[in-house]
Amino acid sequence: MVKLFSALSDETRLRIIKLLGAGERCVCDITAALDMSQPNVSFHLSILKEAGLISDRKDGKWVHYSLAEGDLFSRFLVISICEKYSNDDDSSRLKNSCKSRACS
Amino acid sequence: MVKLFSALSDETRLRIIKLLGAGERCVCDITAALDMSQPNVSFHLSILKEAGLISDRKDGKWVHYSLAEGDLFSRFLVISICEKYSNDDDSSRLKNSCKSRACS
DNA sequence: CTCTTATATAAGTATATATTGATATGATAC
DNA sequence: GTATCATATCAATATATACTTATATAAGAG
Repeated sequence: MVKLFSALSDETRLRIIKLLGAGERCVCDITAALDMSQPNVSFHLSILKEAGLISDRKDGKWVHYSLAEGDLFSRFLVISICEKYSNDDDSSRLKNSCKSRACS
Repeated sequence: MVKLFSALSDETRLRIIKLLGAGERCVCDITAALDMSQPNVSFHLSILKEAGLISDRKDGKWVHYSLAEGDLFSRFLVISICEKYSNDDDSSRLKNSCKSRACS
């Protein structure tokens, strides 16, 4: 339970959950949307994955992350975050990234 | 939202919420139940209070803390914690403390 | 095979957080 | 008044966390 709340107690990770709420994304798109260094994004993704909140799928060079099917409580938290949290800058950066890449 | 999850991402603070789930408690009883230093307990109480999860009431020498009336989301979290989390050692220490004091 | 792209990991650093011990405040008892 | 008890705050320290730079791995493209 501490691990779950710890995973959610960081703005970057809430932004990632919000992004994934709109559907599966590869690391490069998440990195572009967050406008952060790739190792840092990988670091936050690993924490969310470790907490059981997201899952990954390998596809060639790319790794696609999406919201995980967790227990009722975790899913309620994720849904609440997607509903309450918003970051327009992230989504506009994401759109530009998706247009210029082959990963999706 | 980050502040809320941060407040919940610590075992000591989950223990405090669980204790307060059974009713209002003064700092000395919480300190006894947690078996921790009093300044440390005050520190954690201040974080929970700042996050809007608990509220306090002065009564002479004593300060009594209890779960706050928050928004729906906060209350859901607190209820879930009280339901999922348990620490038998805390409650037995609490009982002994309450027997030997005048604060409640 | 070499080059590039996507991602993860490791080492180092900076900042944040938890904890303790000492002290201050404020209320009650004597 | 002084002494005592309950709580909060401060200073110092230890540990955890976020972030960066550099590097490793692994998959395609040429």
